[in-house]
Amino acid sequence: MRKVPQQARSRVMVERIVAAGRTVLVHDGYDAFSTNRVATAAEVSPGSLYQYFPDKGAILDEVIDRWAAEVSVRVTDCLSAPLLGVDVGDPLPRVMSALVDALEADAPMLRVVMEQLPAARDRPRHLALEQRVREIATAYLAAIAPARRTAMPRHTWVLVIAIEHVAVRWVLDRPASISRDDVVGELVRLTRAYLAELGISAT
Amino acid sequence: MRKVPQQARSRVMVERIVAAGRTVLVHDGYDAFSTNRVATAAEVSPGSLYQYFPDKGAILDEVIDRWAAEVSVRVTDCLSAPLLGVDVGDPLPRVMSALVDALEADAPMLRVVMEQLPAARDRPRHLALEQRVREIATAYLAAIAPARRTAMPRHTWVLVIAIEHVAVRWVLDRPASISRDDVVGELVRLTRAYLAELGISAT
DNA sequence: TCGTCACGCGAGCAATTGCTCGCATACAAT
DNA sequence: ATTGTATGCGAGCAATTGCTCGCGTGACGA
Repeated sequence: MRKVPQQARSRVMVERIVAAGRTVLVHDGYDAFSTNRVATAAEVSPGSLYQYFPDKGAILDEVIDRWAAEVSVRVTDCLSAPLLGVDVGDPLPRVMSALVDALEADAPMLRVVMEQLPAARDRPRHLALEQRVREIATAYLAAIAPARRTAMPRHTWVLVIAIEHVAVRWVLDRPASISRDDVVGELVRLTRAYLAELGISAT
Repeated sequence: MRKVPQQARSRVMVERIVAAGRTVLVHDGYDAFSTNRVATAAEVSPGSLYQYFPDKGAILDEVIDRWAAEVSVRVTDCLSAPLLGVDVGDPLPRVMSALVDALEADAPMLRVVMEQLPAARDRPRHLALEQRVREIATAYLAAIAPARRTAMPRHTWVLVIAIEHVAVRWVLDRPASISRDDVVGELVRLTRAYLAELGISAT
């Protein structure tokens, strides 16, 4: 940010810009995400745009950050609930269902992020999220099976990546022969099977 | 292709262009992959470039097609060997190892393809490759466990995607705590566990 | 040897891009 | 009311892009 919005009207303009950015990104794709295009969609002049954002990338970052935050809270919240002792029945299906939900919430946005943005751009963000998820998962599993603690990071690394990508690809590809319940079931199955092989009986 | 190379010199020029394209792509990244840049690297004029390629994308396609073919044959060959009755001991570790090998063979290229190219560009190609792998896997598993045949496509879909992405991410991220043997072992473990859960004991 | 056509060149066009700058306006404090 | 400042505007610059066109040149069949 180049300047901090001080008056009310400037703050709403920043909001308009971010909102327009998301709209342009989702409806017209990454290639159409030009400064002039976003400015037009926001009904704002290109010059105004650069009073609060240092460059084009900053606008894009803001748009994606907000979306990533939406997804992030849905997943990590649900993931950390059982850790805190909150009993919600079988946690595994709930977590997997929440994951699919979070990704489905704005599927077009997910599609743009996964298929049009150069992945390198959001790599740090993405890795950070995975890291957090992994830490929670590791803590959870370590609580269940303290004995197996040493190699746990390796196992959660494999598991988190596998689960994440299967879920993402299901949302994006929507294979006709696999229903939502199916994929949640398979995610649970895959996790249970892998953990069982490790001698951990996940509840 | 806009024109078919007839004389020898024109054929070598096409080769020079494709080779230069791959070099530029790997060394300077996708953003630097401009027609003029490729032409310079190939020591060829921009005009010559357009005598054999309709547009920039066609050059990129050719470069990626060749790399994809390299990876493809390594994986599918190894995958179909046990199907043909060739006995090579335990096939699962061999396949996983071959997969990692294929991806490692030109890791920088893999990185560019996965992190810089807009994924949508190669989506059809990628899906087609996955489809072929899945068909082979389905055939193999159906041969082992004919009873479970009906839901098999769903299971191979999950398995292929999970395995593929774990392997890719390992090559790209190189987690310090996970050796090559480790990841191959985990891939085998994940597969075996999942199949066991399905009542299939993979050899 | 010669004529011809495939070949290759490279200056440069047209379009688009991210971004800036000088100027008009609206607001808030005095 | 007036002044100082934060805000907003939009024409337009500089750079880059993908791509073309007109013209030499050298290879190959006759």
